[in-house]
Amino acid sequence: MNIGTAARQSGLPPKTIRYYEDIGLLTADRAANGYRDYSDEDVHRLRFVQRSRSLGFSVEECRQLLSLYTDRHRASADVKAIATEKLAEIDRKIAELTGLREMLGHLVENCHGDARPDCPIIDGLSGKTRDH
Amino acid sequence: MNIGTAARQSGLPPKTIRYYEDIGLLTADRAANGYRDYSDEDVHRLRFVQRSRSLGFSVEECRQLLSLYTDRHRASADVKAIATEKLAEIDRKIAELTGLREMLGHLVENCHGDARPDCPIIDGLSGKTRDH
DNA sequence: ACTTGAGCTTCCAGCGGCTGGAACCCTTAT
DNA sequence: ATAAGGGTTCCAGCCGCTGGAAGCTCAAGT
Repeated sequence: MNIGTAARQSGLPPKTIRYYEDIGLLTADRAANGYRDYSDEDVHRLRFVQRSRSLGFSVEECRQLLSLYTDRHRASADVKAIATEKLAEIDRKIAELTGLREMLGHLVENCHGDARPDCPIIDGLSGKTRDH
Repeated sequence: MNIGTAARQSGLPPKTIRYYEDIGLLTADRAANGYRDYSDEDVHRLRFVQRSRSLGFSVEECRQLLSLYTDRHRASADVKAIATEKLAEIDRKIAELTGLREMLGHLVENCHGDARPDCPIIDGLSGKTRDH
């Protein structure tokens, strides 16, 4: 199948698929006319990458996962190690964002938001107020 | 004061400060020897940007905030609008990450993580299991 | 006076992960 | 015959820095 069909079936734009081939993540066969030719298995792999990316794995991690995916003899512990590390990373990001949210939320709450020029948000950002 | 001192006082690396000047976010005077020369007010602005960036505002948003910061007659509503939009964005990100965390967490929980090759994480990523 | 080292200057290149665009080829339908 | 809608390549740019090279200036030590 052509790249467009593979794109539709995997949920990845054609450009991205070509990019993945460029960086050697996933290669496809070529048809006689020079078009890339994708098998169902190729599409599986593309979708695998699509899911992994959307779960926050980097392309390099996808490369690892993909080789673990293809290797029928790998230990599940290997996979779990990568996923667990990624989980910790997600937790860190959530914590960080939650902190941000709280801080910015306080600033917004305290800003009357009218035509007057005095603004706690600007004051907060400029360090004028010592909050909490 | 020189860029290094301004860097220490603002919490931004010198490289970043030069970059900000490059893109016209913050310009500094020049001393006779060609060195950048920062006033205390410049440092205030740098720190303002540093805080805004660390709160998740993009550089372009910082440019807006900075002009609102400098403009003594702007309405606090203008600032609040930007901050509120950013707050919504942070909330969206948190929600997305929380979703990810949950999904990946399930996968990790169900993976025994030993030497055997069967692995629910890989199965989940490849779409083999229809969960919930 | 000379040297050393730190800090400053500029400019150019690269990171990750695409994405847009130009210029061209191939296929299919009208 | 031709037009539309694929496909192909390659080059450039996005954001927000960051590293490195090559060359200046300055302060301190000998």
